[in-house]
Amino acid sequence: MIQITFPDGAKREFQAGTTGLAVAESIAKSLAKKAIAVKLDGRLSDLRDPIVSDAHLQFVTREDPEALELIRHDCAHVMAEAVQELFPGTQVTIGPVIDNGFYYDFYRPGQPFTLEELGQIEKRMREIIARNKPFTKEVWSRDKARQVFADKGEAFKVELVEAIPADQDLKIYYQGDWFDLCRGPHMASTGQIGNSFKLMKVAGAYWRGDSTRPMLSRIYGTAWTNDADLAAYVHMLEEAEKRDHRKLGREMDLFHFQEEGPGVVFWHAKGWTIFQELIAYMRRRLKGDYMEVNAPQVLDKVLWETSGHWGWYKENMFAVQSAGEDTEDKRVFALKPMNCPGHLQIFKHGLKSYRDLPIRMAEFGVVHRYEASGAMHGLMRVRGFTQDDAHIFCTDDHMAAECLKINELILSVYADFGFEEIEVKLSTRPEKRVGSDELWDRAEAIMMQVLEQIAEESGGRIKIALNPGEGAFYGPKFEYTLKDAIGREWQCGTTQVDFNLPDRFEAFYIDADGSKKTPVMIHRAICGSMERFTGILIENFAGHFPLWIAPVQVVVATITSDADGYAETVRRRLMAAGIRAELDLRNEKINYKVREHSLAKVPVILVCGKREAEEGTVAVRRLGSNENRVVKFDEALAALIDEATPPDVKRARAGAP
RNA sequence: GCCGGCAUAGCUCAGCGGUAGAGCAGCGGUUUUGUAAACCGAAGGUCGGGGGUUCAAUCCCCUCUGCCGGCACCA
Repeated sequence: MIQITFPDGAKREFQAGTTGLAVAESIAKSLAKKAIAVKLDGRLSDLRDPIVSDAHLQFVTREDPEALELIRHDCAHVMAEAVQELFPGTQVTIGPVIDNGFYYDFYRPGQPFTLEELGQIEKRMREIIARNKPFTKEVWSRDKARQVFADKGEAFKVELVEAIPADQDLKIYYQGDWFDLCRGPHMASTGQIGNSFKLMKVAGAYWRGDSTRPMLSRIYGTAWTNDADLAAYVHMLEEAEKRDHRKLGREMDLFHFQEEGPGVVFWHAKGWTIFQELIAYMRRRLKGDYMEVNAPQVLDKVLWETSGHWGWYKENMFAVQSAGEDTEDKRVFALKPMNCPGHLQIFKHGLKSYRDLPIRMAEFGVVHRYEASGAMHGLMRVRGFTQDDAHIFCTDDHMAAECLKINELILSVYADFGFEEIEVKLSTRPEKRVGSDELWDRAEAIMMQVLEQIAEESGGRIKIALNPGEGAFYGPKFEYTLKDAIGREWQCGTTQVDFNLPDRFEAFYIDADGSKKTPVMIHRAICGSMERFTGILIENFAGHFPLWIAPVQVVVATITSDADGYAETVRRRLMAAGIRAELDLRNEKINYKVREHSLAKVPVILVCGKREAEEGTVAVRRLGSNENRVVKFDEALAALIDEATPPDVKRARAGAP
């Protein structure tokens, strides 16, 4: 006999080898029907797993948070069965649960799934769910599994079987006649999946994520506990689509792309205003601590050979040469993909003393990287972009303090844009790397320490994590990820310690004892790509920028031409106060003007009619509100000036650090 | 780069093997208007580029380019 302890503390004896299902039945028929899995000592298990020893047992129902993963996982299996029923000869591979849903990768050479087929598959899935066959588990030997899958022509499954460590059981889950190799757990039967799912899209994906291996057809689906959750998710997707920066960029006349310049941005006046406002903000934040420099755009490729980039990243670099056929100068230059070699040249120019360190060298440099054609994505991934880049030349002893100083700046910048939820990840040595293991050991040890300190000082507000093997080829790095208004995560900032480049370029400083020492170099970016950061802000604010960033802050709109003169005065005074204001004197109804400027996401409309002109007032209408407040213009002006003041300037005026 | 899809007016989109359509925007006029679309009119296109099939191609086929959704990549 074994003893089962229930969540309420009650204990009961059962025959060893009983199952969760049997226990449920012994309590109530309805419970047995409702239960989809059990948690044994906190571990999620199948309802039909034998329970062999004393355990704490908790039944999981569809309403529990743990259920969602099971629903999605089971959904993936059902989808695979549906696909194999409908399209015999299609091989199955893997089908994991992902955020908001699941996918399954199929091998169906030369015949990708069409949208119509997606509908058929979904229909068949609902039939399979209606059949409500139980999920049952068998444990097979490696040989049997290999044999069965090989006989079925499931080559990919055979490969998976072979990849499973020898000490692990091979579990096979049946749902009726159909079965799949799977780690589990699963629910009791297909009927428990419910019908709140939807197949979303088809896409290609490499087998085992390896671009040298076959391309599979992946079908993505989403699945939820109930229809309301499904509808909410679909609604969220629609909302995300509405704030797509590519769409808003067009609608708000911020920027465009065109065929002749794949991956390079044509910034229009309004977009450029935002961009410049961001750079001006960053410049203010660097003042006092950093020196700003500017290194050349085009440099001889030997510099990139020295840095190692020509070796590692040649295929991602733009080479530049004289275009003249008869030009004698055949030198090959490179469009800079990074600023570091340039900054090293500036560092090396003239002797540096240990007293000069740390030197913090910043540049809003434009870099070009030849991104794969399929990688480009609006402003988020481009071939030419501006980095808010800096390199800190310092000693070993400075390193930890500099990393922490950067950390402070990054967090404070993010907070100014309203990003409070930050995650910092430490990426450690990749396979493809330069530098001795000793150097890596030292760098990683220091950064590990810094990481812990970051977490500590934030009082748990900053999440930390490790990204093994994801470091740059020249050193480990911190990656800063922020969360936007609709919960999406964006990796923006980075701090990378580099023991390698200064050495390669033979940079040195004169130490206190008169000897030459190689400085440590720290690469850091806060926004990362300013283009991308602008895109993130567009999506985060859905185009409704805070006043200090908005390209057009105020439109002064008249109701009748009687107010034209007054409106012009209002606009002139706004401009004189540094407010970006436009004037709308067109012969249109006020309804029309309000609608148009609201669609253009202008934060403030100051409406001037005959009455306002006579009284020296303005009717203030804020974006997103259909109220209007009539106030004295002087009052409105003072409030607008205050609101349009960037947060860092406000802090400085208040005397805050 | 790989798999799939898409490319028609400034924008959003319809259309079809037989001389290309709408709404909005823009332009001209009327309207002086009180907080999310006043009315009338004229105009606007090498149907992404190149090649092929056909009596005839925006439509079918091939190819290139770009974009979209993923994958791979992201110093």
